[in-house]
Amino acid sequence: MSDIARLAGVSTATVSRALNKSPLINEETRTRIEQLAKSLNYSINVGAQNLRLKQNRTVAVVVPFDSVTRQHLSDPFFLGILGSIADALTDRGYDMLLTRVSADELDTAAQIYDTGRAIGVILIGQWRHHDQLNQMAARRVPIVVWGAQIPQQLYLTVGSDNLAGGRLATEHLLQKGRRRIAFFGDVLLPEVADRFEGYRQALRDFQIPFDEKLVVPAVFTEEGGRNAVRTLLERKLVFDGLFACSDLLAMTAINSFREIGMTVPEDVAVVGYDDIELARYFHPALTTVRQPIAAAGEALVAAVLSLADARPSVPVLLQTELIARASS
Amino acid sequence: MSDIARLAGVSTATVSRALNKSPLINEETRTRIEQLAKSLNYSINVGAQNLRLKQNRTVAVVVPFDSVTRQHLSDPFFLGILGSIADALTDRGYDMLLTRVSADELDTAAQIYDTGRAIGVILIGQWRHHDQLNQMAARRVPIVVWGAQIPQQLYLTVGSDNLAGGRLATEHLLQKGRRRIAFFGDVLLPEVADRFEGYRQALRDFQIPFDEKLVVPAVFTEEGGRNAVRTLLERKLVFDGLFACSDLLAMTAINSFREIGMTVPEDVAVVGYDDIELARYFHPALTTVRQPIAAAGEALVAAVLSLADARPSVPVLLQTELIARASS
DNA sequence: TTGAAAGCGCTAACAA
DNA sequence: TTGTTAGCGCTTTCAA
Repeated sequence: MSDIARLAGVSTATVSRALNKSPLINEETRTRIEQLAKSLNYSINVGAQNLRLKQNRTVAVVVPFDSVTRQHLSDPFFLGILGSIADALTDRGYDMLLTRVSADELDTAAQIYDTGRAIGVILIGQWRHHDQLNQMAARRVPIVVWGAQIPQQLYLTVGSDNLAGGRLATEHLLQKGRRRIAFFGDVLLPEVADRFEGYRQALRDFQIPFDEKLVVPAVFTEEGGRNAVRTLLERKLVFDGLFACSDLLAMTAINSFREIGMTVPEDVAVVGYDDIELARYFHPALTTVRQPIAAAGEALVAAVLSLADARPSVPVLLQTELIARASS
Repeated sequence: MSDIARLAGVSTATVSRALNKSPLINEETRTRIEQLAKSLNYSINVGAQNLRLKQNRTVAVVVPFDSVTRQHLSDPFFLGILGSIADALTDRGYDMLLTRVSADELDTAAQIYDTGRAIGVILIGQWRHHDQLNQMAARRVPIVVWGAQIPQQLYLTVGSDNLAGGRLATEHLLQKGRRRIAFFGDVLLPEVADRFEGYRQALRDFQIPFDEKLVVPAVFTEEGGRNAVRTLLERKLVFDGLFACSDLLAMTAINSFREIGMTVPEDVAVVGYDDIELARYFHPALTTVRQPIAAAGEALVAAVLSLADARPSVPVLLQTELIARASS
């Protein structure tokens, strides 16, 4: 900036004002300075500007990954949310700082805020970090979590209505005449717990007895569906429907069914969850519960900016929607 | 920092040294200061530190999107690369600034560098921005592009060996006895052009005549495969193989084939490109050319850091690999 | 309409 | 082993 000032024969104060389009500056002076800046590829240093202005237009997005498997930026649903957050932030003129942290050093997220690199944090992947998240919130770190609301929760969540989603999926199968509906998912995860509750409610409404043998814990990894199918088959039960708590789970399950000669939807009607891009391309096209990805990004960003502004905010529950396709 | 200094009864210089673990500082003083900092949730302000140190550990990742469709953070392959870049940067202690920009205002990427927000830029999606990219490189913006090498290219690229990839895919189909192999892809894109060249080379090696009617331009969108199949059928040609330039394209094509009663691989053997996560879960499981995603992130990051350091760098070509599955 | 000067939060040369 | 001081690149008050 001082280079420009010297070349333009003015002070740095004038250059600063000119480049910030201050009305104080003479029209002619301003264009001269602007051209000079352009020809030198000069742009105001944002770091210094932020320091002086005590402002910051950066939001951190933190994706915890399991320290063992390292996976989980591979989950298409999470990646989709990431894209929608990026869009929402870009629209509002904010930068997005993307960080992957090991699940067991989650307070890296707080660090990003403490060190002033971001004015707030969006965390994707609630998993079982409830306590750590509460601690951060108690420390007044502006943090918004994609996930489910839990009792005694101090942090702000934005999530889809998992209870309703679970009901939708199960009711759909029941309406298709299925009566023995298996459930695949890890009920220890808050979001899955809600979907499970929806599943039970739907059964109750239809007066179908709940059979806990039909509930198979399944992780959201590549082999989750395959293993869950094996477990289910080992139990030698009758079943004619499956509600899998993620599309990936549903897809691997369907492939496993096919391998042993069970057809979908004839022998087993399957409903997934998420409505990832590939659900539609799968064969048979997957019936699933759509989580509203674009709205999710918007809501997360709105929430974190509001927290950063110390404005009060309430948890957000987004609508889910059943997308009926060939698998059921 | 001055608060801590006051509470600890020392100067800010001492606090600074203590928190930076300077050996000059008395052990006892340091622990006292560290505890004080911890109890106040204080961390050094990175912005101010960077300003003073004239350093910066942030790399920008820019994903251009088509200004009309807005899509393309939905492409699973790109999203995978994003994850691998995030990992590579995290491993080296760098932050990642993620930005989506409209394809027609690509010099936003240069702005990020000019304003000092990042020391370099990784751009995912070469598309047809050759000239704009050259301009940036000429301006000495440290930029690395995921894509293909093109003659008269001033910017640095990291990409997979698309020529070899195209050959692998085509040779595989030829070895399976296919002789009339269709090609789906937009040859105006540099990467696709190389794959197409590989396709032609393989045909030549097997002394199979090239028939340009088998080449169908197809965009990498949802409907790309479907439209390409329609076009191909309208030409009323005989064909028994298909090399589609992305897995998504291959999958939508296969679904279209199925709708009109053509079976895969019996009637048409299909090979895709990318080996996205879902290629394996698709039915029939998709034969495809794997691009090495983890290596891609590593190479991109190494390249951009090297450019930022003003070290000379050469373009990188990563190995591709044929993954044979049921679709062929 | 412009400039001088102070200060954002930090670090490091120099002095003690 | 610690403190004083200047300055990183910028903005803005106050004065001219």
